[in-house]
Amino acid sequence: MSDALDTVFAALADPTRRAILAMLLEDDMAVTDVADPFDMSLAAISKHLAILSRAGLISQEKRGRVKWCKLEPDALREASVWMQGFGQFEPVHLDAFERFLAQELSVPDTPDTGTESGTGTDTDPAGSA
Amino acid sequence: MSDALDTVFAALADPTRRAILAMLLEDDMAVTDVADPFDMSLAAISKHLAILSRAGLISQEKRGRVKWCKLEPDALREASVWMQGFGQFEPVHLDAFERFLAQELSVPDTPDTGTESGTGTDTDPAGSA
DNA sequence: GGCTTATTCAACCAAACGGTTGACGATGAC
DNA sequence: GTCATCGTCAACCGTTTGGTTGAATAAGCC
Repeated sequence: MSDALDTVFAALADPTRRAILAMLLEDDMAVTDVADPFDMSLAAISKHLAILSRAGLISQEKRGRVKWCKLEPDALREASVWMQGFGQFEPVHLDAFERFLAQELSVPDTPDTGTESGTGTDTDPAGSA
Repeated sequence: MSDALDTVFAALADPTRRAILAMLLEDDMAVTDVADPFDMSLAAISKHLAILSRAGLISQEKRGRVKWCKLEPDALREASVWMQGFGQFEPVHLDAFERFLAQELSVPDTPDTGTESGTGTDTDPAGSA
């Protein structure tokens, strides 16, 4: 998994892990307490937490015998920024010919939402290929 | 995969699929043209497109012999909304004791509507599990 | 009809995932 | 020291994933 987005999205793709993140949204928690509401072994939760930690979504700090888990929303924000590159533009409902026509007829600036429509190209959100 | 977020995040967890989405951001494309820049068989790209389609991130319309792929940003927006539930709050830098103090000092019932304090609990973003 | 192109299907493969169980090192309590 | 608790590690298991190849379906071209 070369890209950081790989690990973040992969971590988010599991409902157990999303539920864990939701729990940590309220409070920092010990591993055992995280595992408590789940019908699953402690080892499984420990693995889920390791995946979340590797993705940077949480951090874990061992204080005494207890390991505390804390939400780290920065990694999530990074992924959110990537996604908003797709969300913040006028959806393309045109096929190739209609797009060609629109380009020919309309003014290039057309500020429908203030931003240029459909030019997310320069940001290249995917990065790797 | 019960939750829709599962399929969306799982689809986004692959760099090839993210690159495909970035390509479709510029233009609707045929399957063969999507596959062209990748060092991968056409069947593999077809599978990736099926995954993206199943997640609702793209739609595919067969016109004649060619199947056109179109970006569908709505599914992405849904996931983005979920993520922003974690991003849009003051990050929790407090340990248990500090949190205890904050809870003791602040009003217990603070309805936290629209403001900080990170209670995404009412929305229950994780859904299952 | 027959060739070519576009796309998927089916079978297969290695690797990763998500879970279990049991053993184990650390740490705190008595 | 002894015991219980916290959490991870290691081995295992079944399923899923991401890729391959080759055959098959579908549509346009000549």
